[in-house]
Amino acid sequence: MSLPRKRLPAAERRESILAAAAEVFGTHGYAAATTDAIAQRAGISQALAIRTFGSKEALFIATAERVVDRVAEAFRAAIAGAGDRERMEPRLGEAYVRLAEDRGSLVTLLHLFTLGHDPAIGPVAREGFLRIYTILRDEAGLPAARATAFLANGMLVSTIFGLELPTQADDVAVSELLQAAFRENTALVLELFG
Amino acid sequence: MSLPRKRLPAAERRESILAAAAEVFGTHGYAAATTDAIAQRAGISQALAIRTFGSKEALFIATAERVVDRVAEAFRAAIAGAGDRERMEPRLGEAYVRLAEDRGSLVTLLHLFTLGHDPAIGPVAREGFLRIYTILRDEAGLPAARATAFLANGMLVSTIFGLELPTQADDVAVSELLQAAFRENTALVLELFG
DNA sequence: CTTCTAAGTAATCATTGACTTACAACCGGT
DNA sequence: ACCGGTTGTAAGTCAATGATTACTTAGAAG
Repeated sequence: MSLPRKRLPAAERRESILAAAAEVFGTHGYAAATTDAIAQRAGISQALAIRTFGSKEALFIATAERVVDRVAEAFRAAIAGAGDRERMEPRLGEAYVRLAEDRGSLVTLLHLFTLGHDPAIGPVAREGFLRIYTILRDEAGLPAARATAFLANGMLVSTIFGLELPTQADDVAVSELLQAAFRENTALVLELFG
Repeated sequence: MSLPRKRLPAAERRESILAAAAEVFGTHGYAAATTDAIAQRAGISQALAIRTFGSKEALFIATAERVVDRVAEAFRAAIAGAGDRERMEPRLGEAYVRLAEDRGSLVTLLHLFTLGHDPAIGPVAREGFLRIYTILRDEAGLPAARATAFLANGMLVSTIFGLELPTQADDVAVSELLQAAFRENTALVLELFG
């Protein structure tokens, strides 16, 4: 049982651990997630998961930064793909929701943003949040009110995932809410949760 | 040292533990909060905090339900106080922000909404979230799009508290964001974080 | 003044989970 | 072929923490 797994170069191993970590941190949050669960999902021993990043905290920070980077990339791609500056929000919105294909990412983000009090993670959280806001302002060209409203809807979207509300889409109030929050992406979201 | 504290009737003791719990859960989240920290803030022994509610999980659920109840009450009061149905959001928004005076409440709510996966807490979280949405829809009379946008802004507000962003209000991007998210309540918020 | 119960504590248990250490196996270069 | 660094695991250590237990005491009621 569980004999030595296939050897991977460090960079690939890191990446596979980060993907597993996003899922587990997204489901359980920073404190409740165990490094053992992350290691199991990555198919390696717990010791290796820790040694690769040095500590659980460092692993979480790396995971969080990877998620923020992905959001930034997705928004930049959406901005570059937009011919004009009109109807920017729907494009950005779809890009955001598609990140949910990466299981755990969006909820990991939500967890990150609850950790402002933590001396090591708090600064990372604030920096990541402001980086995203700044992209909306300066690169997408949204005025403050629209950037904030978009961000607010993004937090609601992540909250809906965190609540696992899409599993109750048969409830009439829930389906109305999902429709209002996700608009043209509602079907996509329900598919991801089928 | 720490000889027996003043005795309180059970109901009062419960209440004081719940207030302490909201602060500690709001700061650290469900998993990272320790029952010992809650007990210390309430000025009692850890054993009593646990015994009064049976378990940490039961204590968290009681705390969460108390916070949701307070939000519901605050919204109902705001709705009753509104002469007409116009400009409902600013009234509700102020009521929401004022709940931050109860330290920890709003961030506890945010933590609650990340716990959808938990078999015991998840249902409580979804029920609380939908209860608030339903009040906005059916009692405040907001159409789905406006109720959702208001809810989204509420999540952003809680996120800003979770990030402890108001402590960095001197940053120009932060102050712009705070202004856009809090509107006429910005000064109130900054005062609460002074 | 005695009793009885509710409210409280200190001490300890059992579990869990992050991290360490010692060792095994795989490979590339000389 | 062999040797050193890299990749990996198994088996532990140690601290933290939720829960339990056995005990104490305040204070109301008779």
